[in-house]
Amino acid sequence: MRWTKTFIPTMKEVPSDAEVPSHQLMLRAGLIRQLMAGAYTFMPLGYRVIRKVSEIVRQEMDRAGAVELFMPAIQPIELFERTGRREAFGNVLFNFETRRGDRQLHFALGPTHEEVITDLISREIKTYKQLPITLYQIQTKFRNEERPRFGVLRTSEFLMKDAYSFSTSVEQLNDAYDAMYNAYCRIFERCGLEYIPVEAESGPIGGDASHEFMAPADNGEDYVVRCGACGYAANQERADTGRSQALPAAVPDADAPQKVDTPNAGSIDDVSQMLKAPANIFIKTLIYIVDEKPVAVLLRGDHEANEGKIRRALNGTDVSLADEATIERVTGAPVGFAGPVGISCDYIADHDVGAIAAAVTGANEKDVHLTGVIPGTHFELTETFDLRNAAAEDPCPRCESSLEIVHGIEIGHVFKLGTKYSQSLDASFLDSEEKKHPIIMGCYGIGVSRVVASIVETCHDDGGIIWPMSVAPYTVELIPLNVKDADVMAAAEKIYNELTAAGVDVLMDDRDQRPGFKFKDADLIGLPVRVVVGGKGLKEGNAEIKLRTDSEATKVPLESAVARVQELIEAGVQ
RNA sequence: CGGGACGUGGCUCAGCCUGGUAGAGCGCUGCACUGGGGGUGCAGAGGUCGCAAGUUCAAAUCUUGUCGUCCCGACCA
Repeated sequence: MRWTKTFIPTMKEVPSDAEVPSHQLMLRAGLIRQLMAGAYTFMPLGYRVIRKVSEIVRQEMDRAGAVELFMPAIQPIELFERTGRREAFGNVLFNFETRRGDRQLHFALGPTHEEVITDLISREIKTYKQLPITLYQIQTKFRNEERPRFGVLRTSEFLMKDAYSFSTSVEQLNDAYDAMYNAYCRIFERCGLEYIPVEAESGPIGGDASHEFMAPADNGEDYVVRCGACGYAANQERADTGRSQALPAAVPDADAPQKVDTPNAGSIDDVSQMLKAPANIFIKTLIYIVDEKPVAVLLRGDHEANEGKIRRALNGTDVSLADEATIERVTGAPVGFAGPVGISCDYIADHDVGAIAAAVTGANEKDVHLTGVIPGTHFELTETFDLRNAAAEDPCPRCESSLEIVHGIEIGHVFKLGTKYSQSLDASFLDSEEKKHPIIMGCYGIGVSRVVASIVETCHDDGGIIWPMSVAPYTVELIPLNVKDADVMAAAEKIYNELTAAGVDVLMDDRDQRPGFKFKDADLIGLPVRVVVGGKGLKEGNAEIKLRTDSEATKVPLESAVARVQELIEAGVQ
């Protein structure tokens, strides 16, 4: 391809709307343009990357035994009503009514395709002899994100590969899951993307039922907890902390807690400043409603509650923060002054609460806190739980080392669904004894457009993008330095034709621009191999070849330039 | 949905506080020079200052509303 014949609008300046590197660089390199918040056009160069990544995904899905199909993005709302997800998705589900003749129809734009594919399978699969099977598609998904952001990283319309496995047994499901898991590793590897598979929230099946694939990146929205020593990794929601229960012994002759006035200081920060006491000797008391009953959750002041862990500790199903009225009712004070001493509802405490020697807590009285509160002495403490998000330096649950926290972008997710959808949509099979069972499902997603953004997010330098060979929009950028020089152009055309004939994706920058201008653009769009043909080199019979990652170009005789480029490509692709 | 910021030519921004002729750099068009890391000169094109009301003799500038975009938070099977 010649630059002047395609459409690559690069820009020198950083658009003021773009904050994160991937967004800035994708705009600057002419990969994308914004239509509105959360919706982007993939320009020719960007779309080539989408296609390269999609092709890798296809190859690995096919290799893993999955079969491609293509389902409608537009779907009847009834399907979501049958699975209860119309409500679960809420506003995230794009849906609209429209008239067809005298009928009023209600559609949704698919945020994912469990419903559609399970409906399909329920009609077509009858017997265990047709199973197992794994189907996949690459489709645009629609989610009405409350807040689209970070360019293509979080949009309301995005390209996703979604696969669904259908099995007759948990063993079959596990095989399908493992096949997908391994395929994902190969995909991200081939895309040149660093990734961490992490344990994620487990579903109805329990155990190792879900993994997220995270690309470590400073601007990632998710937190990954991992252990450098043993390789344990989990998302922050899920991560266990390796702490054990340490119950304090009651202190026999302890002084009673001291009341201190803390006017208008309802937050840990406020009180901490007022009393000049560090947050980690506070007992944070959060009032939750668990299955309609108020429960106080006690945490160390500098820790964050984890609702999933609270739910599990209490064996509840529904957990949410209490409203102000409830808080006032159980504590007898406005929000901000709750504490375990004398509280009128049940409470549970995190492991670390028991280790505070003399704590500061709310006094359940307006504008008053207590100091010198001794856990187990001034309030009862017979058992503690893991109720909070893991933090850096927490002990690893698997080994003797400690945990670290890194930011990550979720690029893939594999999930053992079980029979949730097959039951609600009546997808079942007959076994060899003619007994009917719901099909056991798994689902497996990769955000293709998000993978592209993640690559840019992690592979760049000050000059621009650094594409891995496997996903680069073109492999070689060929730069004739002076397009008005017939000799230069002739030499460049020769290389261009030979590389193209050899099946190499070449982009020739045939614009009549100064060399510096073209070099800057070359760095920006970040093609892996750069070949320069200029007047000076030409006199010596040389072209210059440079990898995007090299700092200096190498002179190569014109006649061996093509062969050299092919060597570099072979070495780069592996 | 809560909090904050910003809307001025294609892009980056100044002007706004203190109301009175709409500006710069880059980009774009033409010509000339130049030609190895975003050139130089000359001559041009291009803006109802997001939109709407209001205050005023007069609004890019002040007021109110509204729309849009971005950031933080909440949310994200």
